[in-house]
Amino acid sequence: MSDRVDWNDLRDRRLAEPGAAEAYEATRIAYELGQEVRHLRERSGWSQSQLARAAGMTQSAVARFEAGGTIPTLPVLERLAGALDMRLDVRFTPNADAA
Amino acid sequence: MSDRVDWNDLRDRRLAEPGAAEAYEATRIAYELGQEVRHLRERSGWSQSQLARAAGMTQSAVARFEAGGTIPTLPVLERLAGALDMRLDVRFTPNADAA
DNA sequence: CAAAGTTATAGCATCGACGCTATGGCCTGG
DNA sequence: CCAGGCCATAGCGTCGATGCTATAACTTTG
Repeated sequence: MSDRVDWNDLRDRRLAEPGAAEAYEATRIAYELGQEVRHLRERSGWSQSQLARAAGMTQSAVARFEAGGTIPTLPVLERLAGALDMRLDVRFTPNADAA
Repeated sequence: MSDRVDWNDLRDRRLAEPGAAEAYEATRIAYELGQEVRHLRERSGWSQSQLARAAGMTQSAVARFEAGGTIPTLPVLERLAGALDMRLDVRFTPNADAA
C-alpha cells in the first residue's frame, strides 16, 4: 500500500506536519469526502470519466480528489455534489468538548 | 448598499454569471458562512482582529471572508471554526428533489 | 496476444485564495 | 480637536487547487 503510491504519501506527510491541528482536520475532511464520493460514484456504477464529465472536470481531477490528493475547493465539491445528485452541506456545529 | 462597496459588487456579479449553477451555490455558501462567522464572532464580543489572531490570519482576511469577498478554503474554515470553538461540518446530503 | 476500458500519475499553465502591509472612513472618549 | 479602536479595501506576492494532456499498469474479452 506504499509502493507506487504518491498522494497517499503526500497526504500522510501533510498529516504528520507539526502544529497543524486545523490543517490536519482539513486534510482528513478531504480524505473522507474523497472516500464518500468514490462510494457514491461506484454505487451509481459510474466510472471516474463519467462522473468527471457530469461534474465538468476531468478524470484525472476526479482520481486526484478521490485519492485525497488535494484539499478540494467548495466549487468543486458543489459540482461533484450536483453530478451525484446530492447537496453539499457546509456548516459550523457547536463543538462538543468546549476547548 | 452599493456605494463604496466592492466585494458585494464582485459577489453579485459572480452570482449573475450564466451557466454557473454550482459556482452560484458555492458563492452563496461562502456568503452564508461569512454571515454566520460574523454572528458568532459578534456574539463572542470579539473584534475582527481578535478572531484573526485566534485563527492565525489577519484582520483583512477576516473582513474579506465575512463580506463574502472570496470563496473560503477548507483549511481557513477549519481555523475559523477552531477559533470560534466550533466544528466544521462538510458533507453530502441526499438531494430532496432528485434532478 | 491485441484491443478497449478504467484508474493512478505526471507535468505544465492558470487562476484564485490568502498572507501582509497600509490606509481611509467612522465613532467614541479624552 | 486629537488619539485610539474597528472595519472595509487596496495592492502585491506566493502557493496550492484545477484544468488539460498523455501515459503507465491492470483487467477483461475476443
